[in-house]
Amino acid sequence: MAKKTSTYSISELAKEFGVTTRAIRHYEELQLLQPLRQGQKRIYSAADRIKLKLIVRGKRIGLSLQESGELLHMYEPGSSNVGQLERMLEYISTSRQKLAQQLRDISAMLDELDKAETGCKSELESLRKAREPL
Amino acid sequence: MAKKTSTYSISELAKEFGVTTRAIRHYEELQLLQPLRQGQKRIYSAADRIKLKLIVRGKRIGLSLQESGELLHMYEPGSSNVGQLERMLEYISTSRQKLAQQLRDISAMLDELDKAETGCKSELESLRKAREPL
DNA sequence: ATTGCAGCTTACGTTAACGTAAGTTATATT
DNA sequence: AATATAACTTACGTTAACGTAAGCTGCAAT
Repeated sequence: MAKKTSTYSISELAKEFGVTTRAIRHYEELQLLQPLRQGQKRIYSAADRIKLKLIVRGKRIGLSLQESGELLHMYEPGSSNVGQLERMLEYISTSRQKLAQQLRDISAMLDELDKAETGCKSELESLRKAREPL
Repeated sequence: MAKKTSTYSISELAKEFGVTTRAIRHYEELQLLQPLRQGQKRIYSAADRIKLKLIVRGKRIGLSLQESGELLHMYEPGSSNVGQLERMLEYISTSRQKLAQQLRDISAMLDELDKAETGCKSELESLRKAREPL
């Protein structure tokens, strides 16, 4: 069985990831994507689709398009040059630290949401108890 | 012992949280902070400081100032009105869902960083082995 | 032949989150 | 008294990430 050479149109990807075609073209302007062309039309490969997926995921955790772009470099050829590889390891390490900080931040927020919820609920209880005795 | 009525100047807070005084004033313009005044000078209370802390934490996980502002509302009086309390619980619930999604996203990214690192390291190994035999 | 999409390009507009500059005021120090 | 320092106000500037509008293109169905 031949592997389906899956390609996508811009609007297919737009729909799948909940973004506009304009946004996708914008990512291309910023060099985050380089789809092939069939005449004028953009043809997105499976790899392009993955990249877009990483971009929208990045946005959800607050990455700038720049930062996502840098991360995307890790999905390319691999320069096979020692200096570059070492810089990449550095980059990976600092990325991990940032993500670790985000995990702490999110966990702190979740804690506070818990507290707020508890407070909220007990306030509601009070209000209801004050009304019931009627 | 009397509790030290801890207050802060704008530059103290700026330094502590690594932001500019301009940024802090900007948060005030957007109603995220309402420091007292001593003449012209802004005087920040411990509560104000906490709010600022939440704001910068929010920024780290990609919240807009708007969103942080909404979260800050949960640290205020508490309207003690049933409808409002219920809307707040709703808000808390959806916030939690967003954070949960972020946790998934971050974990996915960490996985990919692991993979990238492994690949990177093995590439480096190859390069070194190819050089050693000299 | 025309109508209707889907996609394309070019280009100006918009919002958020401050940056930056200029000039003013209050307090503390020399 | 003069100067430095920290804070203030007003206001225009800047960057990122698209939105939106206008007009062109190729193909498909009527």
